[in-house]
Amino acid sequence: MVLRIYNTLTRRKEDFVPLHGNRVSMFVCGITPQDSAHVGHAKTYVAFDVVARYLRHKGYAVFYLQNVTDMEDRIIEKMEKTGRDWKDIVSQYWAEFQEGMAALRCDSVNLYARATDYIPEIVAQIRGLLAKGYAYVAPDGSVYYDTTKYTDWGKLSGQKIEKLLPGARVTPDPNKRTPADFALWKAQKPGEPAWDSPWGKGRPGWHIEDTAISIHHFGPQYDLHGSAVEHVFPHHEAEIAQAEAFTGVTPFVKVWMHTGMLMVGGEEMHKSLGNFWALKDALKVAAPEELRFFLLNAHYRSPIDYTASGLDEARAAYRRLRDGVESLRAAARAGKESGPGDAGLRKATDDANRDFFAAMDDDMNTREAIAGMFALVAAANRALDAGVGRGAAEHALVALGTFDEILAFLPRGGGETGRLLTGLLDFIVQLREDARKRKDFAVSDAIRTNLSAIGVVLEDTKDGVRWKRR
RNA sequence: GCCCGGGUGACAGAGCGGCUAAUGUGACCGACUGCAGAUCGGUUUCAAGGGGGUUCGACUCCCUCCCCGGGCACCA
Repeated sequence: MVLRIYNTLTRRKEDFVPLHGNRVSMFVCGITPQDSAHVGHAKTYVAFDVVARYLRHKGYAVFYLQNVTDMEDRIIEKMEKTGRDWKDIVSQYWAEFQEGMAALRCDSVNLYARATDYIPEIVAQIRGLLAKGYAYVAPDGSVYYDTTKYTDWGKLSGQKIEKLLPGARVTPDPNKRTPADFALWKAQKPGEPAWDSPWGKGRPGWHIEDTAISIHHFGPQYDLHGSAVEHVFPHHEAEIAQAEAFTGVTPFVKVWMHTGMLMVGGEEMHKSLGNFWALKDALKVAAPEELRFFLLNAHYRSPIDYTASGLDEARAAYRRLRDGVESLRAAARAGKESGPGDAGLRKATDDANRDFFAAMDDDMNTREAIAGMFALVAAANRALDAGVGRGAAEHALVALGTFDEILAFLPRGGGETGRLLTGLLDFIVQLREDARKRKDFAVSDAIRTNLSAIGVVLEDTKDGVRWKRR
């Protein structure tokens, strides 16, 4: 099956063909560690974690590169506000971000590249742009990109320079020749961290680090660039302008992927609106797997509204999947040779294998892929009611395990609860069963109530008792 | 004003030029059950923003209007 991906550059779904054999170079805009990571970051990075995982599943050798903007205006603002050193600020919020990513099982990035580790590359790129006449040095020692020299400006976003002016909400910087020009190098102001350059002390502009880092690692052209849709203009236009002017190679990036925004209660999440959700706080409300499921239960290009009721609904849906998997695991452990439900379960497993991957091949449609998982779980529940053998149960579990290598939100078997715990619970459950047989419901209900209090739920089924974590 | 997205059941949210328009949640009824939960079966009446057009046939393609979200030369 051919993977098709929606390319912002062409506004179409296209067959995905890497530039070099089966190697895929993938770059995603990273964070500026100047404040707590939020749920919007989580949405973007979960989406691209799945993209990387799926490309690897398809057999591609993916190098996933993400930048870290560790020097930028807001970090300086934070310094001035708190009196802390910028490196302190960065290391605090970077650690917090890493914690959140680990909780969400976003572990597919090969290299996190920090802007300040690439000052020589950045300077070299600016020199190149100056030499080719695409940039100019302003009186204060800043360097600006000259957008009037670059004829393809606007090809990603469809913007026309002339039409942007009426809506501009910022007063253009007087150092610029044209309002559309953007800073490649910002001259140092008193008290600001700075690096040496041929134009005096200063620091990189926001857009240049991405192209310096990606060209350094990937060369003048690479396969995939991902980010949230808010960055299409001007950030990605600026990247294209810098890279294509600097290298002369077009297109800089073959496929541009953009994720939809995370909304809160129907509006943009913003500190000033009082609806800001830090990732660490969201993870207190929802389990990481539930949040990951919630974020993947919509197409990556669609916006998602983050609300309490939406999260509750996702939690209920997620538990249906999770419980289905646990039921299959129990059936596989029980070890019956075969059962009347086997044929139905095997058929459903094959269907799910087909549907899941067809959905993923269609522009990474995780929502549709998850629908395939639900279909399998529903069939598994029916089959389990009829009785299922170990082989058919394991067949289904292998499929679900493969799906989860990509989506990564199901509980992992074995290790998580541990064999000791499983044995202990099986033993307690047996004690309760003995009490129930004696019709000693006081004891059996007490066991169930007490287990429930520590987060273990017992369910009596036709084939015996099942326990699961709440 | 300009550039992108989008408008589908009670709610969330997919696909598709023709099939009963997925899937999940919620609600209700039933089965199972010592009780509870989970699960299964059923129900939730004509679910496509308005208007044109193309077509044998449009939710799907085109135009237009309305509404919502994002971006528009700092920054997320």
